[in-house]
Amino acid sequence: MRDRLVRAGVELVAEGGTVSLREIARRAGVSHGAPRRYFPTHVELLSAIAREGFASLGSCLAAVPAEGSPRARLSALAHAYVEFATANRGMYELMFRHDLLRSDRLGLRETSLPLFESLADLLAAARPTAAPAVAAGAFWSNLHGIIQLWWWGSLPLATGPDSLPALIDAAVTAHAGPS
Amino acid sequence: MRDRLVRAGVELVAEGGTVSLREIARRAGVSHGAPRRYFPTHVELLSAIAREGFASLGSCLAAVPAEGSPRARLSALAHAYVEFATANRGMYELMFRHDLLRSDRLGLRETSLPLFESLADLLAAARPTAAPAVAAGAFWSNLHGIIQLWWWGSLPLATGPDSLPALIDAAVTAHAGPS
DNA sequence: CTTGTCCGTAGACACTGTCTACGTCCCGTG
DNA sequence: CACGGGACGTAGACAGTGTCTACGGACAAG
Repeated sequence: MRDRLVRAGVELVAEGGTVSLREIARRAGVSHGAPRRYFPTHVELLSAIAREGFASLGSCLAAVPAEGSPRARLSALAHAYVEFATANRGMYELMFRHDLLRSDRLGLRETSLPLFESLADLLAAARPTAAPAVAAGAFWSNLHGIIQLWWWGSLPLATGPDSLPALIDAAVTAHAGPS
Repeated sequence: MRDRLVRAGVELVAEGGTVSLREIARRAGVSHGAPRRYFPTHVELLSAIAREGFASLGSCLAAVPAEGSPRARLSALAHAYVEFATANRGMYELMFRHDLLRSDRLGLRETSLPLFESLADLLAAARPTAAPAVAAGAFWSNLHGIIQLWWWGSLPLATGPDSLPALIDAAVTAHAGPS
């Protein structure tokens, strides 16, 4: 039943529909009060849905081949990250809506933090720095910001409608050095 | 009356309260149907409120002294930008909630795009590049992403609770070169 | 004085998340 | 086998939301 609700939610998110508690319940074919038995609040159900998203993102990034120079691997990771976001827009937007989620129900320690550390290692290998964690945070933030502002609409307006890859490359070059 | 509603909304946003249509109307001391006469929908009222935020951000950035090297000016701008965001968190969050706003009612052409172009000029002066607009977009995205992920909570967890200035400096160094 | 237009009020509607009372089924115990 | 109890899903209520519509009252023009 938990799974049924989460799956219905993931479907709704993927379709871009409303992810209200009642809509999820309808999709799952149960009454509007049923989810409460398993998720005491809407936030907890949404968090469980977003958790699927983080797991999915993690496997997407894990599927990137670990070949080539650190710089090349960083570039491939960055493009894979943005590709996941654009291919799963609703889910990505949900995943970072901290006002709708409980961060302690997302399982970040299991999925995100390991990725973050490998990112820091890769960055340190590409361009030695005093604080690899800070460098990794800044790099990740750059990708995240590009995605958000791109969707927001002002970035394509200012840099051209087809400049998303160029923006990613600019971020990679800025943080990992020229190719 | 328009102004009264917008001011009430700005107050509510600043206080972190709910910015529902009816709450704004209550704050303004009118009935819940009154705003409809001036803002046909909730989105339009929120857009007018966010417009104030963009104007405020614009004057904050315009107040940054135009002295020193391009690199130094970029750093000062970046810190001022993040300072505005942290000092006006509710407003900043609203300003980039594209699902709650109508971007054509925000007056971006008057406030943001000029700033964006001066950013591009500064960046081109600090570090020659083939596409200044792309570089400016990537840099702005970096600041935006740092703010969002910082608030989201995983960034301070990964890089330390006091590393916000270090993250900004890392972004500036990445995009504008070492000092 | 009458007419008409603006403007704010107030109620309705559908929807939301949360809470609670109520059946219904199933499983372990006497 | 009968029975009590707990787990589970339903259904209704409540306060809140955004939107829509009918209404009343002020105020200026003819």
